[in-house]
Amino acid sequence: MSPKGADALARDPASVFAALGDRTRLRLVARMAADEPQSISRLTAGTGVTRQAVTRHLQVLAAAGLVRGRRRGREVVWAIEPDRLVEARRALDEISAQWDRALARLRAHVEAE
Amino acid sequence: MSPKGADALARDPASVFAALGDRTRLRLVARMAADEPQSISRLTAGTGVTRQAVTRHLQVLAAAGLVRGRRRGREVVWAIEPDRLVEARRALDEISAQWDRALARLRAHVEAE
DNA sequence: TTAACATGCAATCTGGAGGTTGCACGTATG
DNA sequence: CATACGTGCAACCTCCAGATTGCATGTTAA
Repeated sequence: MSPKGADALARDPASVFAALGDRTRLRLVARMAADEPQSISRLTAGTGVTRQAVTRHLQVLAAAGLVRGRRRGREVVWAIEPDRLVEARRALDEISAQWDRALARLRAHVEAE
Repeated sequence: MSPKGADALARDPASVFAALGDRTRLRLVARMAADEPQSISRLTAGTGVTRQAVTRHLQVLAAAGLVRGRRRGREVVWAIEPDRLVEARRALDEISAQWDRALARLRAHVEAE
């Protein structure tokens, strides 16, 4: 298909990385991945920021497709949605693979002279 | 010894993701991974932004330890530094693994009742 | 019903990210 | 040498991410 290596990443994983590119958000993701689904209030504890700030972070993560919140009575329970996490990992793999191929090409080129 | 971004991921994994969390930067990384090391001018072509903007992006990537530029005559040649990429991938793997474990725990808990 | 709890919504503030233009400086090349 | 090329540096602008406070709404428990 697309022989253009650089365009193999045409889909946009940047938004996922951007979502993970914040200390607080990354910690939130880690906590949601480690424990059971939790309410906003519980997730707020220990972050050092306001509940409203945590709410915004959760919305950013949700917009990136990384987490999902479900209403449960008077609270909203948030949990990981690992699909796009896999996508992000695949993007990194792709870049690494391209780099390996480029290295091999360079090596072959040098040895040919 | 090691450059500034050496343990950027160990201390602040978010900074690496933040560096990748920009369309232009991610495309730059992809191009550097796909082709030979390139000068700023060449990397600027096709980005739709100024050379100075590209320079800033490259500096952000370098601060995160993802790329490295070496002076070569009157130009500076930039290339991937794949170590941080591997570490970033490992971070995603860790989160996924934690999520799997949490899922298994939940399942076991449900089945126990 | 009433009170405490969990969340949502809105207005506001501030710092920095991303971009540009303009100019200066070293380096190759005619 | 003279000139074009590649880059660095600095000032400046705009916009939005991150955070806060205050109040409103819905839900559970006493």
